[in-house]
Amino acid sequence: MGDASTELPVPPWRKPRKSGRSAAARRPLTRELIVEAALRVLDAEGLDAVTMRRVAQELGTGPASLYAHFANKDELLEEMLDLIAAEITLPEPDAARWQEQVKEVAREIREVWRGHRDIARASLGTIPTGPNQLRIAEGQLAIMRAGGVPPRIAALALDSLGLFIDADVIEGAMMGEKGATNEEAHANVAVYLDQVRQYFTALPAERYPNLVAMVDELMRAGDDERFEFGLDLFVRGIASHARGIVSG
Amino acid sequence: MGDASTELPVPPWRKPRKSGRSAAARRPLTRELIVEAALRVLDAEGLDAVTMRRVAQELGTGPASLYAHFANKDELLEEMLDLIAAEITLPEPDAARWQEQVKEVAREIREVWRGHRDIARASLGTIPTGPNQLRIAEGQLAIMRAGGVPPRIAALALDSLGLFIDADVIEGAMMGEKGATNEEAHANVAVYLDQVRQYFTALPAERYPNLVAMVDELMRAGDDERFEFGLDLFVRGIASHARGIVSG
DNA sequence: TCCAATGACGAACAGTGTTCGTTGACGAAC
DNA sequence: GTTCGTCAACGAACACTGTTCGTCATTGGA
Repeated sequence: MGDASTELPVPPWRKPRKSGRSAAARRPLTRELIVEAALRVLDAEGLDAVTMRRVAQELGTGPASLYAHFANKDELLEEMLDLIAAEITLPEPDAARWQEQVKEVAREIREVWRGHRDIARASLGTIPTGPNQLRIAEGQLAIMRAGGVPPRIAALALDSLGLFIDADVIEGAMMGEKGATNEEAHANVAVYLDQVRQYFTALPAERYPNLVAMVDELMRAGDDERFEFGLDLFVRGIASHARGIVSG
Repeated sequence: MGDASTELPVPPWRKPRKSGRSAAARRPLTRELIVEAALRVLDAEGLDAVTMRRVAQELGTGPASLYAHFANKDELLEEMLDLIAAEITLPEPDAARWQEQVKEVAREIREVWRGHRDIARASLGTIPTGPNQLRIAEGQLAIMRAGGVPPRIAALALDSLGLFIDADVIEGAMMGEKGATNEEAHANVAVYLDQVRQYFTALPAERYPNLVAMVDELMRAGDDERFEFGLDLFVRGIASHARGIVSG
């Protein structure tokens, strides 16, 4: 007689793998693959759709599989953010053009951020640690230092400017957060802003005279104009500090 | 014989109310009571702890009860935000002191926001609609208009300044988001910042020369100093626009 | 006195991040 | 060439989320 166990029938309650897929090694699932899948979900459906389950689904697996490569969702978000930051290009510091260069970089960051829905929500309030985020911070500092901005001012400006960019992109993304596609989002912005305009116009003028009188100006929010306005304020302020004109 | 149904035994599977509390009308549960309970949870445990279940628990009931008074959680958050905004006091516009007044209001908003954990997260990117938020916006506009700031500039400044304040408070709150109590939060900020400092110090200096050289300056983030710096930039920028000195 | 209306609420649904224990395939050792 | 240890992949589950549904008791009005 051979090995008895090989001749026994398989107990019926011992079910086979549900959708076997011919096993694990067929799909070697790396950090890179996961981040790319997450980015695909982000671009197509927005940050709220980037769930562990949705990303896993994109890879044809379950959420538990991702935890072999990332400690938690935050770690995945960090890596997504850094991969996106890789798209940002920096100019070679030119001392003569430093003010314009600070603006250029700010606009570049804003555009890249805006190209990936509401990813800025994952950036606000975090200290940059990824290689690409560090590269950008370094580049911004280099530009300002080349322009003669004192270290302390440059550090403060870097921080404040980052805050401002993130907040601007988040606000812009929030307006059209409903709707899976980008087209739907844009359409919803228009509808929503029109409702807000109506609401503000209907406000009691004796109680909110300035708000009512300035409805048109206030409704320009989300435009590029506000960003350029704030950006200009920052750069001119930094410049005045650079020249040693410090108030207070 | 009387009504038959009164004489029948109660079927055992018909369980009595779990914690009867002598029925509904004993606790008349208003919008105000709910918002106050939510605020208590916010202050004690942070915005993430403000769930419908947690707020309901605070009132000794279940989450479904809240939906008789609020359409959804966002509506509750809006009302929380406006109640908090009620704490903000505004100065009487004084044309001669408008620049200092703009700063005063900004500091006041910041302090009130910071007094309620990470409530600023619920403010960023939303258009103010509640009476108290409108009151503050109106007050800020009144101050700037009294100071001779043109309508368009005032509108842009209102928007950008709000963005900046919210972002600053959010960043400040994020550092210490772990830990239920405020003390724990503060302790964690120190630990976290120290880790970050170590990380930055260990960075390759040939690749990130400015970052490494400026670790000390960069680590001042979260301080009042950065806020005052950005605030000063804004106000001086607004002032220059008010005087008709417009660049670009 | 009865009845309609309404607020309170238990239970449930579909979704979330995360953990646990099992399984199966691979590379290294014998 | 076979065995074996390691570790990624994964099914299932846990505790949680916002929200909905249907039912119940209480109350104000007729």
